[in-house]
Parts: sequence; structure tokens; C-alpha cells
Amino acid sequence: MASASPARLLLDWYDRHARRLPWRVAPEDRKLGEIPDPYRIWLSEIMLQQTTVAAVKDYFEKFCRLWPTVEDLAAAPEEDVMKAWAGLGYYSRARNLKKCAETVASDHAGRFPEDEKTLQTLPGIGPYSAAAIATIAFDRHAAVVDGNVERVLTRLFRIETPLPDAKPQIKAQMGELTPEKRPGDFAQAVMDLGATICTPKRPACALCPWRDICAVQSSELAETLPRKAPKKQKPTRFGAAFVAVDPATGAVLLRRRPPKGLLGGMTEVPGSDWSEDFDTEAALEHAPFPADWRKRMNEVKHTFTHFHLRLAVYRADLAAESLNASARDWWSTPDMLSEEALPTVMRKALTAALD
DNA sequence: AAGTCGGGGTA
DNA sequence: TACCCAGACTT
Repeated sequence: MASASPARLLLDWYDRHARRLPWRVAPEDRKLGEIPDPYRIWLSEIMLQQTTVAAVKDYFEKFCRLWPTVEDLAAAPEEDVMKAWAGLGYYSRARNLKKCAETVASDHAGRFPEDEKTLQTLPGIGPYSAAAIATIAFDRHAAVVDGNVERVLTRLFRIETPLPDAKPQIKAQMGELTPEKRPGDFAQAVMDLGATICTPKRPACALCPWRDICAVQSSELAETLPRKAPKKQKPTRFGAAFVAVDPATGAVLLRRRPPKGLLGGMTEVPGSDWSEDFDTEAALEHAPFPADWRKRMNEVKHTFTHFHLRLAVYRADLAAESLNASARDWWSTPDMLSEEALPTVMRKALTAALD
């Protein structure tokens, strides 16, 4: 009897052990001819970029509740989409999500294209997402490569070429490995294997369905793969944030960030620019208007993709009416605050000011 | 090819 | 602390 193929080994493991993502329909629960909702597959794949399943889950359900179809999302105000995305990070994903929904609604009659090439022309859909959507939503044969796949395959085949130079080889190997039947389940199985068994540190080789065919199984080498270029250390930037509070209502003064760049289009409290040579002694010069600003004891520490941030937080209590209304600023009462498009660093600043 | 974009989980 | 990332876009 011929030995089982690698794909068969993995799919058997997947059918027995793998946790299934809540929004992906299991093959056995699928009615004949029924396909998973491409809109939901697309939405989940965009959210899962650089983000864990645990972090995505509640956001995914909220988006499905607010906008059940791609047409609903296309018709939604971008402002509402940014609010619903607030806290998930990488906010350009939310802007591109909205653009993509509009394109699908207007140029594709509300239906997602089924082939990888066309999918990749849509905003926010790159090589990974295009392959994932084509194979999971449309059962197309595609080589899905994300960080998990890179880790699993560099170990399985002992690929010691550093990333990103190894990407073409990994893509080709994934293409050869992917079976004609159930290609989408296979892709999800490899990613699931990477998330649960073939982990970056201390992989559980003893539990791996590929242990007998893996080039580095249970060896010291496994943890060192995939090889990557050494990463440079993050600099620290400094700045000040100013929280104005209306004592009568508890409302705080907010404003909108510029549409592009860091935290583009998101809501913030007034503050200085952030720089490595920020003069903390002269922070009050950056206040949005003169007031009795009091420095809070605890500063805000936050880490972005490529720098650390330390923010001095100032608070002033003043009546909202005493301030000349600016077109770009608004007061937000405590019950409205949770719905504002506030990124995590701004929620930290508000906590430091209000607690 | 390198830089820009958050945030949470681990050790 | 300091790592690890379930990528895509811009320059």
C-alpha cells in the first residue's frame, strides 16, 4: 500500500483536531453546492492580516451585524467604518476595506471576482489575501502563503535561505503541495498547523502530522527557521497630549487626524507632534489654546510598528461654551466616547487624564 | 528593496 | 523588557 500523501496526512489531522474558525463553514456542514459567503471570507481575511483570530472575532461579528452584505458596507459612511475598526490597528486596512466594497459593488455587480489575479487588483487585497479568498471562498487551486506557511514550509523542506529571498521557493513548494481536492481546507490546515503546532518557539513536533516527513523535526534547527534579516531597534519619540474636560458634562475635546499616514483618519485628543528630540520642558507651548493645564502623573507609553512613544498628558477643566468652536474639533460626552474612532494610544491618553 | 503602517500574546 | 508576528502599500 502506498504511503499517504503529505496533503492527505495534513487534511486527516485537520478534520480530527483543528479548531475551525467561527465564520468558516466546515465541509461536512456544507449543503451540496453551497459555497461559503465570499463577503465574509474577504472580511475575515482582511481583518486577519497581521492580527490574531482572538483579536478579530468580536470585530468580525460586529461588522457582520452592522453590514451584512458588501453593498451595505459600500453604502456605509467611511466615518462609521473607522469607528467600528477602532482598536484593531493598521487603519489603512479599514480605508481600503471601504474602497474595496465600493469597487465590488459598482464594478462587479456586488460579487467578488473568483480568480486570484482579479482579486489582487482590488484595494487591500495583496498576494496572500487574493490566494486565500480564491481558494477558501471559490475552491480554486492557489498557493496561499502567509507567515505561518513560511514557517511550516521552511522547516518541512529545511529552507535556510533568509526571507524575503526564500519567498518564491516557498510559494512554489506550497503550490506543489496543495491538492486538487479541498485546496482551501488544505491552506487553512497549514496555517492552523503553524498557529498551534509549528509555533515560532518550542514547536510541538511530537504532535505534528508531518513529523515523519519533516526535514528538521524535533531538532534544534527547527526553532531557527525561517531565517530573517536582523531587525533594527525602534527609536523612542516623545510628545504631549492635552485633554480638555467640561466639568458640567464630562465631555472631552476631540479632533480628527489627517486622512493619510500614522493613524490616518482616526480621532485624537489635541497634542504636539511626536519626535525624538521633543522638549518636554516646553510641552505647554504645544497646547491647543491657553488654559490651566495640569500635568498628569502617569505618562502614556505605547509602541507602534517602528517606534516607541512616550506621551506627557495634560488636563484642563473648562466650560465647553468658553471655547470658540473650531470646525475640526468637537466635544464628546462619556457615553459617546466608546463609539469614537479612537486608536488605542488615544484611549490610553484619556485614561491617564480622566482616572 | 526598504520604509510605513497597530496591537496583542509570550518568555 | 524584548521578542514573535495570521501583509499591503508607498516610495
